[in-house]
Amino acid sequence: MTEECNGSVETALDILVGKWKPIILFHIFQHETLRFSELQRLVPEITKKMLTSQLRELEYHDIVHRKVYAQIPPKVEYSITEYGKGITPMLESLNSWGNLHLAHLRELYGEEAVKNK
Amino acid sequence: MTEECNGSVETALDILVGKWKPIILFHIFQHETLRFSELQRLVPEITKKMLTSQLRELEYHDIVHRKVYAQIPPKVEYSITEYGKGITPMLESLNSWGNLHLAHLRELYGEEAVKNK
DNA sequence: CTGGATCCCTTAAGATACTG
DNA sequence: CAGTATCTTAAGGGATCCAG
Repeated sequence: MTEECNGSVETALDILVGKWKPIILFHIFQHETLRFSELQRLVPEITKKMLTSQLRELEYHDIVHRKVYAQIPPKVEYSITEYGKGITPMLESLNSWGNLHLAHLRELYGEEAVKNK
Repeated sequence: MTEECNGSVETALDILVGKWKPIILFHIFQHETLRFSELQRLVPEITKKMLTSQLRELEYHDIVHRKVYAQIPPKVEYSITEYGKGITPMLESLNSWGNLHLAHLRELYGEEAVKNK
């Protein structure tokens, strides 16, 4: 049971780790569909390389759909798959606990300590 | 809102990343309280260094309590704090989605591809 | 027994330049 | 426009030895 339980938790974590995945998902969720360049504008600090690799991983996991328009100049749109929409409860769960925890950390260590962690 | 939402998701991820945290938490949850050496036995592949550092992070986040017995030889027990017990719903959420996702991956790529991922 | 300190290696991530 | 390819840097993690 140890294995099963942790395997699955780690599977879930897998699609969320990678420094940029949460924020990428957030934007795609919010806009329904986004082009590569639009994502770049929304997350300016990310490099093309990272953006590409993170999107590819999300695509592999069937969370994100990649639609390529065969045209010049190229156009590629990313969207959340039907299956991918199923992660919402998990994200909500992480989000709400995260908020609680930020408050808790502030209580424990003060405003400053939390900011520059 | 982008910032708030992702900040909190990443805060939540923070306490779970680190290759060993989920499995460590799992064991402590299961046993209520565990000594350092017991954890080592339960997770044989982990080094002392990693076990120590992961436990310290969990302690910092007030998820795990560290109780030191002032005696020779030393004895230290780790347990989940009251506050720490509040992560259960989040872990459940990750766990159940993780299980779903493992099944989904098997559907997409077959048994083998999933095993040695 | 429960760690700390050190060294080393591997992997994740950033910078930059180039291409169909 | 949407990427690849290559190189460099930073961080995570492992091995080993030492200590109260």
